[in-house]
Amino acid sequence: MSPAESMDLLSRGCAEIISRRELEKKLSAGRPLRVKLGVDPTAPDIHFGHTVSLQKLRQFQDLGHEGILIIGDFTAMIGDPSGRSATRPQLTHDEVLANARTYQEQAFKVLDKAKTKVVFNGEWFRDMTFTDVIKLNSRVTLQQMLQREDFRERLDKAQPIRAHEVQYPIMQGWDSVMIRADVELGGTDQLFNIMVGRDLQKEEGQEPQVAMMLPILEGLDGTQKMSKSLGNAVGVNEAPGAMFGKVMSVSDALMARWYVLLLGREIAREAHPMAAKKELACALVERFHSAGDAAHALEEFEKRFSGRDLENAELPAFTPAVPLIDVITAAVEAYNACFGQAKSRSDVRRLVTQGSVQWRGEKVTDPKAMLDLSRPGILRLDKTRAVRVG
RNA sequence: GGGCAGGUUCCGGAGUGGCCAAACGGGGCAGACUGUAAAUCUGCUGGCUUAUGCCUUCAGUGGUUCGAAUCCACUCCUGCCCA
Repeated sequence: MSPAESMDLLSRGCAEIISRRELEKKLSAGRPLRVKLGVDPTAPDIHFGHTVSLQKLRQFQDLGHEGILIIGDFTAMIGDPSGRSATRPQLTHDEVLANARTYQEQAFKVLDKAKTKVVFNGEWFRDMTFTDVIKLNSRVTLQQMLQREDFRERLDKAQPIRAHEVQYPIMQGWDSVMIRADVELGGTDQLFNIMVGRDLQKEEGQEPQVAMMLPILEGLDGTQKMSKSLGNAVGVNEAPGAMFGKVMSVSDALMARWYVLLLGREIAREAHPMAAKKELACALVERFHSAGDAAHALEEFEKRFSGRDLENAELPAFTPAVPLIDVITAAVEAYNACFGQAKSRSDVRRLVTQGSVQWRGEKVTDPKAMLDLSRPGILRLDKTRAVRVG
């Protein structure tokens, strides 16, 4: 592939590249570029949002470049302040390392393992002395660090900014120096951090990295950035059925975004939104599981939701402790046993009185109703959860 | 170190002695309607064997009071200004 063609492919889907000229120059040098992507294992799972940049890194790999996946075991302990209105809770190094393990595993669902170098940034931060830290800090000014929007906002709102948070961009920037990155990938909210990397590289006499910013993927709610802590994420490790269902529940507007950011293409103009959404869901389940899983998930979905046929759908089996119990106890046990959810009885009572719970196809709205669970049947709990008894 | 303003349920934020499990908004959940979409409408949103009932909660501890989120004392935490 010619440099111009590579350029065309690689810049597709990017929100911003700083700068295109530099990237063209690097590409035409003909050597494999060192492409950096940093991830902070603050949670054990990777979600769709992460895959946008992972996918871009994969493109680089497919063109013969080297992917350097930085596991921010040290930076994760600080927590990236980007887009944050509050200090993140601090994780211990052990927690971070545990997360890092599953992170890598999941990242390789997208990346080419053979062309990926995994580096922990603790490798260089761990051994730094306080003198080194001071020296590093003296290269930037507080004003520069505070310029960034998230900090300024907190300043305006009189919310605390802890001194260690200011270290974050400096550390991320130093990562770029240590691995001599040619390109750094990240979401648009990473602009500031990535630019600090360029500055530090220049000071160290390195050719500055190209910053490639990818759009931020909105989560299930359709407005906020996908993030596990906001509860609007779809994890790459989720079961095919759950993944499929979550994708189906997004709004049409969000579906269009996901098409572009996750599949890299537009929705077919003539497609019915429902059909388009099923296609999206299939494509994603196939990517993170398999074509067979995707077909199966689609079939189950149609059976269960379009056909409203709970009878023949795949449901977790539930064996009650006692065959004859009241609805509330039954539902609480089912939530707990089949979905690992500890619902309070009050919570379940609400579901019952509001008409969400059904036994053998009948709504049970009386919280005192007794169910004879010695008979086989389906106990529906809420919109997406139901269990099979007997 | 000094002065001032604050710390309320998931979030924002009202409440300044009983009518407070605590207004209102957001978010979330459920029902109706649907395409498990959006929009809309309705309801719910601390816990408990649902109870004009009890229990836990308004930063913490201790007090005053028949009664405290509300008053007092001390402590912890945050911001702003001054040094």
